[in-house]
Amino acid sequence: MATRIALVLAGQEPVGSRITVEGWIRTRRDSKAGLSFLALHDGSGHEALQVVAPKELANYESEVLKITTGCAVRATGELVASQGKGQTVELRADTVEVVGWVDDPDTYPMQPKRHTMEYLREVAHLRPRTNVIGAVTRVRHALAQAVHRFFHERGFFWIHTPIITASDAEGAGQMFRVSTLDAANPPRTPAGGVDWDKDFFGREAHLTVSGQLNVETYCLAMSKVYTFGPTFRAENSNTRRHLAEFWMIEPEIAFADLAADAQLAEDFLKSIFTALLDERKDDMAFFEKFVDAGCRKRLAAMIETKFTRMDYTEAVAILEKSGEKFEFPVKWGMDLQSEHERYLTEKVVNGPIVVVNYPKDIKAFYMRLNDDERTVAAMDILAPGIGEIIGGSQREERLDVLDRRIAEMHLDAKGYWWYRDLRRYGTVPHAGFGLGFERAIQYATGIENIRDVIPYPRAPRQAEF
RNA sequence: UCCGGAGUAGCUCAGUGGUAGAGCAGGCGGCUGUUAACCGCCGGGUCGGGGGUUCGAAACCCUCCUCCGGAGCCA
Repeated sequence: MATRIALVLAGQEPVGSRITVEGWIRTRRDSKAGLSFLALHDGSGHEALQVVAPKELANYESEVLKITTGCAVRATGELVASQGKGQTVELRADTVEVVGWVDDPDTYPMQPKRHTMEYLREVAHLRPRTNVIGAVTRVRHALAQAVHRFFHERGFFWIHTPIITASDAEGAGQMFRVSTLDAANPPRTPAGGVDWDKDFFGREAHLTVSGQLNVETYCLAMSKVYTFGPTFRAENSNTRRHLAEFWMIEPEIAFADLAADAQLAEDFLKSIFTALLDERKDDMAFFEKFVDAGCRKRLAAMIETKFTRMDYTEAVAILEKSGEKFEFPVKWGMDLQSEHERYLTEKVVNGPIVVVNYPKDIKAFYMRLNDDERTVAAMDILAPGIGEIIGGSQREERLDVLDRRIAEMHLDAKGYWWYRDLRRYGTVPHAGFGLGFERAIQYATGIENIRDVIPYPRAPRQAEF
C-alpha cells in the first residue's frame, strides 16, 4: 500500500525504509550521470517528493525517459537522504511503474509553469493538479472541518435543511425552479397559466436560497443548531464575489439576543482561522508567497483583535463627516455601499467591524424590530478587502410584530404558517447569522475570484463541468 | 443587467495598413546529482465568429460570441 507523500516528507517514515508512493508527475529532469529526477505529487500536501530513477531500471530507456508532466506513476524504493539541495529526503526507486500515460504531451493542458486563473477555469477538471488549486482544496477542507468542529464542541447540532423548497417566499433573491413538467408544453389551467398542481410536488418548487427559516424550527427545539450546505441564487451576478451555487453556514441560537449572536460570529471566525493557520502552514506559506503577501498577517491580526462594534447610525455619521467623495452619497436609511464598507474597514478601523441596528426598511421581515421602531436588530460583519462576510440578526419572536412586518412588506402570511407557529408555541428570543463559505476562503487565502475557491463554479453561463 | 478592458501557436504575450513573432511547452541532439535546469536545431497559426472599408486588414468600422475588472443584487 502506498504511503502518502505528505507523511513521507513530514518524517513519518525513517530514512532507510522501503516505501511505495503513487501520484502524478509534475516535472522530469534527466541527468547524463545516468538517472532521472521525477517530481511526484499525490495531493496530500504542498510539497512534491523527488523520486530518483537510475538508468539500471529495466524500463528506464523504454518508459522512464518518456514520462511527461501529468503521467500517473507508482514508485517503490528506499527513502534516502538527498544528495542534492532543495529537499532533505528523496526516494531512490528500484521500480517505477507508469500507471497512466499522458495521451498527447504536446497539448496536455497543465504545463509546469504558472498559468492564469482564467485559463485554469477552462480546464477545471485538471486544475486540481496545480499548486494553487491543490492548496485551495486543502484549505477548503481544513476550514470545513474546523467549522464542524467549532459547532460540535459547543453543543450545536448540524441540521440538514432541504435543498428543494416549496415555500417560494424565502425572500432572499431570485430562485431556480425545480420542475418535472415539459418546459415546451406544460399543462395549463383553464385561465391559461401553467398548472403547477400537475407538477411533481403539486405546487411550485425551487432550490433553496437559505436554510434559515427551516433551521429556526430546529433551533426552537434543540437550542443550538447550524446548517452547512449548498445554496442557490439565480441572480445575474457577474462579479468576483458571487456564485449561483455556493455553500453557506447558518448557525441559530435560542434564548439569545443580537449581542450573543455577534459574539458567536466573532468567536467562530477566530476559531476556524486559528485552525487553518495551525493545520495548513504549507499552503498558507504558498499563498503568502504567490497570491497575497498579507494573508497570514491579516488572519493573525483578526484572531488577536476584538472586533469593533458600531451602530449603523454611528457608521453613517462617520461616513458623512469623513469628507470623502463617495460615488453614492451617504444618507441615513440607505444600505451601505461597497465603497462605504471599504472606507470603514480599511480607513477608519483597519480591521473587522460589526455594524448593528440597521434601518428596518432595508432589511428582511424576520429581523427583530428595535424599540425605536425604525431599526432592526441586524448585524453585518465587514472585513477589509472583501466587504460583508457575515450577515445576521436577532429574529422577531413576537407574533403580532412579525405579522405587522409581513403585512408591511406585502408578503403572504399564509405561506409562513409554520414559521408563524413557532411564535405561537413556546416562542423565545433567538438569533443567527449566515456566512458564505467561499467568501471565508477568499478572505483567508487572498484568492481574488470566488470561482477559484470552489471545485466547479456555477455562474451565469458557466456550468460546463 | 450597466460601465470599462481583452480575445494572435498547447500556455504567456509582442506585433497600429504592406509576406505572422518571442519565451515557455512539445520532438530531436548535447551537457549536467538535477531543482518550473541549461545550450543548439525542428515542427507548430482559420490572428474569437460574421459582415464591411481598402490595391492590400491581426490592425480601421459594424455586429455577434466569450472572458476579465468595476457597479448593482447579495453571502
